[in-house]
Amino acid sequence: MASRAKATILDIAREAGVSKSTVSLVLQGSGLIRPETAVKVRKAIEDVGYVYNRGAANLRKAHSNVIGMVINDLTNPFFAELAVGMERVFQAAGVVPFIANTAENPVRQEEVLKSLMEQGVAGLIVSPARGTTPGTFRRIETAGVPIVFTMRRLPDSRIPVIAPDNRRGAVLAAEHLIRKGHRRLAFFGGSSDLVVYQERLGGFLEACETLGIPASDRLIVEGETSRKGGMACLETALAVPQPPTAALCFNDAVAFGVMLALRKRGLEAGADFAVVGFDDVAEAEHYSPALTSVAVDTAGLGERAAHVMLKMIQSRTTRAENHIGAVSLVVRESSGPDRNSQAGDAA
Amino acid sequence: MASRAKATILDIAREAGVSKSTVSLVLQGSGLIRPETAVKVRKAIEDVGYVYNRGAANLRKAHSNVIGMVINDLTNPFFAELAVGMERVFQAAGVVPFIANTAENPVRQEEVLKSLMEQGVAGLIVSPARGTTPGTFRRIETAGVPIVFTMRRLPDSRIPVIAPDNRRGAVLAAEHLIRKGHRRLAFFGGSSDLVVYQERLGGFLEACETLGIPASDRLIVEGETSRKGGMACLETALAVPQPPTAALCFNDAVAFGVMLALRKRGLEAGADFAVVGFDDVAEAEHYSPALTSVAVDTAGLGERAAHVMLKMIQSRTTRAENHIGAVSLVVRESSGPDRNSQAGDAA
DNA sequence: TTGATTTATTGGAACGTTCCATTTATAGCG
DNA sequence: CGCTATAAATGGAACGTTCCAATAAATCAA
Repeated sequence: MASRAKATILDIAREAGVSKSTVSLVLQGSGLIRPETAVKVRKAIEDVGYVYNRGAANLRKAHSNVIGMVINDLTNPFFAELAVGMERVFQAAGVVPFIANTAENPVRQEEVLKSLMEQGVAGLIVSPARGTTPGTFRRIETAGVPIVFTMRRLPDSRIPVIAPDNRRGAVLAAEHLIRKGHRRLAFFGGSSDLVVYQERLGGFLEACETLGIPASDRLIVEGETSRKGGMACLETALAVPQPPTAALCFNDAVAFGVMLALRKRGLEAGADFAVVGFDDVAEAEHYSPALTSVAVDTAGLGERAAHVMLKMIQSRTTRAENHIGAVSLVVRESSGPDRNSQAGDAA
Repeated sequence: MASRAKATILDIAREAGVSKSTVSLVLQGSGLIRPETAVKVRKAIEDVGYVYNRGAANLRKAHSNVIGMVINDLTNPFFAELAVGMERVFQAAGVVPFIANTAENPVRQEEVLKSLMEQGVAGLIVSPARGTTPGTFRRIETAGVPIVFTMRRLPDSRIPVIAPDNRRGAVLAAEHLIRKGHRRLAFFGGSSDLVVYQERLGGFLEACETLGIPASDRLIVEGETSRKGGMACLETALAVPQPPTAALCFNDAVAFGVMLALRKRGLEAGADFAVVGFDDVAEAEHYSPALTSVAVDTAGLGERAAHVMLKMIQSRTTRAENHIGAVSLVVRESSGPDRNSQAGDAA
């Protein structure tokens, strides 16, 4: 069934009665060839079932149109939303992004990057896995392939980053909770080896500081950034002597976990314990009660990252400005006032 | 900054004082070279920051190790789970799968497939977009590139399919609802241009037939296969004169939508209206109430698809057997007995 | 010692494309 | 008609690898 010996540009040339150079020009849409010739060639291409060999082409022009997107957790819907934003931009530019998952595993990440580089990608958009070693991207940089980080950054790297204003988002969220009358606050999920974590936690602490929540009334529980992690955080928090009445969660997945754990205990998020998430994934507004969350304009960040990448490729540079996206707090049902306080500004 | 003129095998040869052939052999891990030579070469590779050019290599050996995974909806967590299963297998085989999203758009799908083919993929795992034209995969087949379909199939295609036993799953689910005492049943979501839909609906109707639910007591509401679609389905269903008391949903996303719409109306899934989903995504057990769903062993199907693909590549064939995965019904809280009936077998 | 065998290494052709420098055909002009 | 200018098409070298056939070096048998 499968036709033997895949057709090349030469087969087409023979079929169409022209030279291989002519076929090449047609393939590139050059205006130099006579329209009738082009038609003849295109017909031949169709007839022989020709598949363009980009590897061979790249040998000469070193200018592939594939962009690799390396993400640390495909199962987090957040990244799907990010990818959708990027794809919108890339599609318009005639570029196909290939997505590869590292599953938060630095070893896998090395393999994936190696493979992508071998394919001759034009650029890389990366959300680095936890525990990525500093040297990982050095070779790629020196090879002159543009990289942009999204969402996560590496401690001391010069690689441009597209990310939301994590600190500001956390400040907004914490202020909101405090204004609702909460006086014992928790920060749930994440771990300190992530720069993002430090930023979000930093914003949380800053707001506590500013609005006079003493350190003794703050509870920080590290944990997996997943539903499961969130459930565990809540259990831990409710076990302490003076448990918090509200929590800012590292991301929405953690927040969902907290809400589920609350429900399991017969408590309701919002009424009995205030929960705020981070990222504002699509599910947030559909959950019940709907989740208050820090909206980071995920798809917008994706678009931005794609644009920056395109620009870098075009100007063949490996440098670009960082971009910190604006954030906003979307207040929904999960963050009600502290029931034991009369200070809630929502009445 | 970026080092000029990327290093080739010849640069390494010069650096190490051997021939390019020797370098090539080292790269391929041939046992023919003296260990000390190999060490010397590997050091040179490290020193010059060499990146293997797979395109050039494929020119000779036409044997790439990349596999394309083309999926129709990256935002459906189901596909992430499927991908995770595949990755497990591919990782062990030293293969890197590249994922590309078609967003249910046949035109985008053509672009994505073209790009993947040009990269010289060794095989393609595809969940075809809705409205895929029959000819789409013909060229790829004749090019001798193995394809397997997952989850979805095309009406008259010879391409092997890895999918769950949709009909059986729907039968199990419908029987469950009928045994719970429900007598007016609905099937929510999906549309008839999908083979999967026909199978799932077919199973539903078969069970109704067998257990004596007359056609007049069955309600079929087509709709988007998303949360939004599910919410719409419920609204439609509750508006008819004799509304159903239970629904089998095309997939879990639809089921979640139905549950959210119920809650908005002050009704509770399980107690007031029975809901059964399909796919049993991870969220199903975390929702509240937990969703009864047809478990299809998503990751297992992914693994199976990856294995079949590997086998096809190895035996250079473009044919393989279909594989229909076993399914089971996972009963949780969302499918309580009909409250107006005393026939429920659970009480 | 000589020839045969084994072990390591190597040069060169080939893979399918692009692109430059040419060639060939067509048109324009005096 | 010859000359140049323009348009269209072409041959060949180059890209970075693999692999075959060939060589060189080391070992062995007689």
